[in-house]
Amino acid sequence: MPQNTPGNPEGDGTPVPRRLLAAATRLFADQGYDRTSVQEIVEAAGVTKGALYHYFGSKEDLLHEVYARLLRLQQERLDMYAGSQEPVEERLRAAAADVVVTTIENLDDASIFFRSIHQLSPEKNKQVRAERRRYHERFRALVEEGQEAGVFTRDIPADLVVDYHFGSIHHLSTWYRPDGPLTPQQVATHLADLLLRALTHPGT
Amino acid sequence: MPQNTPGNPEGDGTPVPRRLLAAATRLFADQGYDRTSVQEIVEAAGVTKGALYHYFGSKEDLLHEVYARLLRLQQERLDMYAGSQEPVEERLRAAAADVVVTTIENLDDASIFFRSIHQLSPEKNKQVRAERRRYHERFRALVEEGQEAGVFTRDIPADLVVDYHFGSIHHLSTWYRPDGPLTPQQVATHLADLLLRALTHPGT
Amino acid sequence: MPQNTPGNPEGDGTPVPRRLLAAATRLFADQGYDRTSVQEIVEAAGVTKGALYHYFGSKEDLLHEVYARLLRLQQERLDMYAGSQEPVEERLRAAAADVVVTTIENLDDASIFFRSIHQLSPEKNKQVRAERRRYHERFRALVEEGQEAGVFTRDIPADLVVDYHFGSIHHLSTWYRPDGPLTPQQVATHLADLLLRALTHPGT
Amino acid sequence: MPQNTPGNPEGDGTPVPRRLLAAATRLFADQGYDRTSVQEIVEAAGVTKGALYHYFGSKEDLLHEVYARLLRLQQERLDMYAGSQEPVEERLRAAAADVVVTTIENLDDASIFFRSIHQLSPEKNKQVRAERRRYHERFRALVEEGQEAGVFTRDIPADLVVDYHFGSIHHLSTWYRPDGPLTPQQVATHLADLLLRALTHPGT
DNA sequence: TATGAATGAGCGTTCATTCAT
DNA sequence: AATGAATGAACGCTCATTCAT
Repeated sequence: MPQNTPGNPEGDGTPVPRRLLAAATRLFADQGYDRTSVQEIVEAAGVTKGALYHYFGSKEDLLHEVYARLLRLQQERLDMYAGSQEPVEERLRAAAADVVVTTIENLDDASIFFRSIHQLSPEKNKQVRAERRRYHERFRALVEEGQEAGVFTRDIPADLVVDYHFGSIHHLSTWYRPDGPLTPQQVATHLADLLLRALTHPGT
Repeated sequence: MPQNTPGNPEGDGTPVPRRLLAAATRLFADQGYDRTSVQEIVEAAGVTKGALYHYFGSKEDLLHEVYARLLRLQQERLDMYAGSQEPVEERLRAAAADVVVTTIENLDDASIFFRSIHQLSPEKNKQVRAERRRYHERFRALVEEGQEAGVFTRDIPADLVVDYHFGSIHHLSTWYRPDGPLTPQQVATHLADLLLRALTHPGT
Repeated sequence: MPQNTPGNPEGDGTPVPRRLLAAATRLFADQGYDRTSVQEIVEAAGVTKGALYHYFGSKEDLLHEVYARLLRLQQERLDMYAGSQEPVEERLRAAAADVVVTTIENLDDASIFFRSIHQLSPEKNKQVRAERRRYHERFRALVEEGQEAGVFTRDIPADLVVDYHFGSIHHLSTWYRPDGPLTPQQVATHLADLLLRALTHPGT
Repeated sequence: MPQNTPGNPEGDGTPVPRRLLAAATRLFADQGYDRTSVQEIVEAAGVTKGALYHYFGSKEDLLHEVYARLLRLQQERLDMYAGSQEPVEERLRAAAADVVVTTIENLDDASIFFRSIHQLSPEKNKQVRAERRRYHERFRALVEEGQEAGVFTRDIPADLVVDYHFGSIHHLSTWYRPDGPLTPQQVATHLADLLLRALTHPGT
């Protein structure tokens, strides 16, 4: 009696941990973290509970892994854009647009990120916030660099501008629809433009 | 005659339903809806479960009531500002600033609103979204009125601008701290300014 | 502000205890005793819980009263038929047919009787069984009287014949439909006939 | 190695699902379905609630399983008797007697069946009634077969005769006592005889 | 005679996690 | 590497009954 081999309906070639992560991502995004049971996850992944606990320490770890994956990706790309040789204005614009695109391209991960962070245990919550803060700091540093260089206005606090931009990014998972009128690139261009405009025109 | 009199730690003069609503609001904001048990709520309010279910049909109703309270307040104020005699530019600025102030003044309610809406049953969720949409529509109508009057630019879709503004308002409960450097009014002025600037300057 | 007077939609002339009993009867018959809440009863009767507990000691008392009402009626009629001057054969036939008719005419009460007796507390259950037994004894005495007189066969125990008959009466609430092909009288005639035939023909 | 071994008061060799079913059957028969709590069942079975819900979807499923077990048994035996080569009179007599015997031999199951069917949810109730109806139909077909063959009288509707018989069978759990004067076989012979007599003698 | 707010014990059910195999 | 039976604590909710008014 042959075991699961690549090609079988369940247990297709994909390794078990990745199957679990994919199932969890979809379910968390659809129903929320608290309302998704471990049983549902293992059924969707075609494995048993024992297998899940073999690879992940807890349900919370699964959620954390979704965060970590997206955060690693975005941090890496931010570092790339921020560290390039372009003028600060262009570096900020590119970074601001890129985070919009990657958020839309990973909208499930992103909506889990923004909705479910409060459902982690206090410790894990702290850890994730710290990782997120590191990302924000890098972004804000870029704004401040421009302000120090005299390219961006100081009429408005860098903090507030960054929060303005990230507020709209969090909000994407509420309103953005892949079948809507705007492509990810168009949205990214608009939002980056709004950010830059806020920093390059005189205040009231 | 040891009846409850005002001043008693439990059972102070406040009517039971209000005590329950207050306790629920605090706990939902602190821990999230799903992670707050009915037992915790009634203990915090100093009553029993039976009393809660005497006044509220379900835990979900309690959450809905928090929404409804804030939504009624903001809808009322939006209607007031939007319907005044000022030029459209000033009406939008006033409305945009006001929603920031009332959000900050009711930050618990607001953070519950933005975080917990996904934890409602599909029917209640639909209902709340419909009520919220009505609010958004009114706001967007103001933007479109300005665009038709030629006061606001059409370089950017009204939808996207409104979502940009509300994204930043949702985000307030993430970063705003009452003991931070900015007063609610200052934040409101900045954010309203950013919105108006996005609508009154030429695009890139 | 006029109080409830005869003719008002709720609180029509019928006295409160009777209204409660009527509401309870209908609900118990429809849904069963355990699945009917006191709240439903008082709402159906158009009064409040306090009123119910003013007239009845408990929910169980309400159920007992339904029993008692039917039992009083049937006991009274049995005594009447059994004590008449007719030959024993005719007295049994009349009594056997009459209990069928009164059961069908009070089918709600009867189905409550047969279904819900086991849902009473042990004490009340004992009491009702004792009252019911008195009824059975009288019926059985009639059969035995006929057996002693040589009119009925002794091939079959009186007990068993009586239980046979009452088994079919209990069962009425399961299959009898007012809009079915048989009138109560027709069913009564058939069933009394079956009983008499069992007692007047030689066994196998 | 203090594992559960056969003979231990709890956790004897019997598999958990069977232990649960046995405990539930006894308790439902003693106290009724609604008045038996899940807690009582699992305590009587020596397991925890979690184990019960591992094997059964709900308390209602447990009740349904009791029904199904008895119904399967009786349907099977009825089919056997009804399909034999004997004359229709003998086939009906054998089937009528057999259902009495199996009812007495499974008196707990049977009394649960007759008492608790109304306490099922509407859907389950419908399902069980349908299964029960199939059984009744087969039985009635036998009566009609005899009527068409001219062996049984047509003075009385087949329906009514069948209901008369099953009424007495339902009633068995009310009066039959294992320590009483009659063996199951004797009761069965009497009741089958009554049924046949009703069908083979001329009406009044 | 009647109210209705409040109790408190209990209900059926869920679920993340463990562990012998 | 993986199973799946079993745990045990907690959950949201119901309800007959009480009692100050």
